[in-house]
Amino acid sequence: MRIATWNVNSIKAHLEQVSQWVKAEKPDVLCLQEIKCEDQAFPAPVFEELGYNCAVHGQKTYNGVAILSRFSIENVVRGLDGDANDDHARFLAATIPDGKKAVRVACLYLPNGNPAPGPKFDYKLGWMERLRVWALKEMQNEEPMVLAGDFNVIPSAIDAKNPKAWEKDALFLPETRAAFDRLQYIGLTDAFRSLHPGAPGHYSFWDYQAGAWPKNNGIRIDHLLLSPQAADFLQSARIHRDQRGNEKPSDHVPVEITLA
DNA sequence: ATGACATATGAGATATGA
Repeated sequence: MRIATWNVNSIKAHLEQVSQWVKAEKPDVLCLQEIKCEDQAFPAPVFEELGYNCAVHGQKTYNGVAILSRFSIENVVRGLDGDANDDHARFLAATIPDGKKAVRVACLYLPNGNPAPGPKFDYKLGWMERLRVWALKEMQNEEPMVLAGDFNVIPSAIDAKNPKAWEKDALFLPETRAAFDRLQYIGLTDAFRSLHPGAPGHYSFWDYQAGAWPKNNGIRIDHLLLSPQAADFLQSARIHRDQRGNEKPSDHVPVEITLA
């Protein structure tokens, strides 16, 4: 099963690029973040035409996540438990059976958290702990599980071209990285990093500003974290950096893994 | 230092992003 994640920075604004990529790459599952539209405005027919089922947890203007799948989408969960006041559409989970195995897939758009310190940073850290609690509970099933999405976390210095520039940023602060570590300590594996240990220069986001892309001034913040049962199937991980060079691109590119 | 750039809303300027 090939599973990809992509923060598309508005599905309406980048529908042509996303649909072209799906047509070319044909992932089995694609997790989308920042669709920035409500459920009924999601262009599901475009993807259904390409052979996909769609589950959408949308929101007007901000956030919004969706899962596309060539297989059926079952046991859908919309939103993350643990905070009744949280009305951001940032979390969507579903079980995807491919005929041989079933993979629990969580599509997530973790809060940015800037400026830090402040209420937005507190929200980010709280959200990360809620995600840890959710994932820990799911781990008890001892089944393949993938947490895929825009984590808004730079795990280590090698995941940024200029780590110094991010030292006071919510994406790279010690508290953020510690929360990401705690999430991994329940037994999750960073798919890309596990296959490319110590390799610098692999990024999934480049800012639109200040010529970040031509300077390759990027960061790796889009991740797929695997339960042990999913990690056992891990064959490859790939960042589709070429997508950032398209005309009018998203500022993120797809990250894809193969489980076989 | 602030803004640079991009998107949505809504029709100008502001909020958000990372």
